[in-house]
Amino acid sequence: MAESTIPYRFDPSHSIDEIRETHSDIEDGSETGIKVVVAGRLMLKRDQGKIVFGTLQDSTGRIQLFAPEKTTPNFTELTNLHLGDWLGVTGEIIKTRKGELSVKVSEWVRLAEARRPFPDKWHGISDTDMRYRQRYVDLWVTEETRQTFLIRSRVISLTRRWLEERGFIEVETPVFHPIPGGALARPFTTHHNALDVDLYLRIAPELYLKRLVVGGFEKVYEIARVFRNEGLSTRHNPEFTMLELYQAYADYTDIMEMVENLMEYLALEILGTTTLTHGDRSFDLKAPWRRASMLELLSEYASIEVDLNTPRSELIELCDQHEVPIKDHYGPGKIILELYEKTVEPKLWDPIFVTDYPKEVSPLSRDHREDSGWVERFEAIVAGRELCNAFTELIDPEEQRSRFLGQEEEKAAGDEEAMVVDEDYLRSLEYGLPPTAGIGIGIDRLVMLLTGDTAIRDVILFPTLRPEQGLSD
RNA sequence: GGGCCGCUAGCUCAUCGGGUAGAGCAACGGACUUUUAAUCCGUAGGCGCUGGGUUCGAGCCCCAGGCGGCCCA
Repeated sequence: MAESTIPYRFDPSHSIDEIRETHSDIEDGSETGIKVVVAGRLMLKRDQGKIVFGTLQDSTGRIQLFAPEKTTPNFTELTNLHLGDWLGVTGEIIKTRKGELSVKVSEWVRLAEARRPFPDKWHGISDTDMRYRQRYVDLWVTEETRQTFLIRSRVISLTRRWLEERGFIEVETPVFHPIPGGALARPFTTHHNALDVDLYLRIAPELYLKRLVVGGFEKVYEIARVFRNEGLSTRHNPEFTMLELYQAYADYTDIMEMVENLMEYLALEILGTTTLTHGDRSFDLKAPWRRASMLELLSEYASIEVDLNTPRSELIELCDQHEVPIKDHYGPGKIILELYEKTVEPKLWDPIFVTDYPKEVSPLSRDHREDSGWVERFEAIVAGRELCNAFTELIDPEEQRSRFLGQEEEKAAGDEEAMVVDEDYLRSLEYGLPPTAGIGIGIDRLVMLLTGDTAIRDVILFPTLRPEQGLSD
């Protein structure tokens, strides 16, 4: 069929789910006299000789096409359509004798030809690599894929609505950073020709968002694509999406409340329940969530009783016991964090806020108001996975400078993920950042939590893959 | 980076003690006036991921590489 026979536009009168909603209850074998215009892809075809049945799918669902030879124009051509062809169909809403709601074709036109054969109509695509590379096919043949990305879309729009209702404004900050900052990660580098400067793709929007709080935006957020130059795994994609938000006059306890309320809201809106099941284990997102400090959890889950004053030899002994590798330049804070990550984090399941991190590993967090050497920071762990990272923000420019300098020492010691001094950020703090708390939530992991997917690639439409070879044909 | 697994027709998968490959779906031709993964008959379709090696003979055994998956660091 030549391209010239394909119309330049088409006007469906109804989506398929609209037809189902309004006419599902008609009698078997009845005709309504109501004509509709629908469009979609032909997914199945049952050629009966004098009658052809088809299954048309649009973005909302599937409906049967009913096409008797006597009443169907261009019947032979209809018979010859390929699975995967796009069609525009005009017809009456009927129900067959067997009770299948259908559109009885009175006019039809092909809107696109599927020149490549569609995957097996029953088994679909099993090769995950092909599903990621050819997502345009996967979305048609794998219903769970479609659902996952509809959920992802709802997560983002509902989150925006929820934040806007609470007075947050959405902003856009640079993706190109002259100095990478706001997280511990290796950046991607690029080059701007006209300015002749190297730039980094952002690893976090954090420092720009806090500049905006200095600028008087008291509640800001950004849904930010960030880029980290690290390996690929079930939990890591080099580009991913973070929700970061900052609230003036708040501390980290306010943020904990916000997280548990937002998560409860999203679960109820999207899934209709706060009780989720992953594999054979379930958990409840209903607020409030448990809060416990890292040291309490070390004691509770691993019977490890330590603090920052524990003799180094004792800490090293514990690391040996639990097979935690450490390096010479690690201070007690870093060692305690490593112990926690090895012995406690894998055991956590129900939603919990793990609070109070060592200052040594938290260069942007404010000192704990009661415990010296610690900061007011938390991570939420749900279903055994880290969901977010948040803290009461460090607002003192002098203290921030010394933390940056500490990071530069780490970098000099060989830690490629360590931070560098950001003079402009320090200058902004010198103009005055009020008490502020902020958070970064991994949207991809959040979606995984709600869908039960175990691979980050399943919640990213086009995950990073090695470029395909030999695609010239 | 390490370990294990996979790669055979457009898709989903078989075959095997090493003797140069088969089914279903899709495609093509035919039958069929209510099918539901329609069914039935027929046709065509393969550089068995790539490159080496062993062998009279390799999809199968060996080596190297590629791509992917899972687990671990």
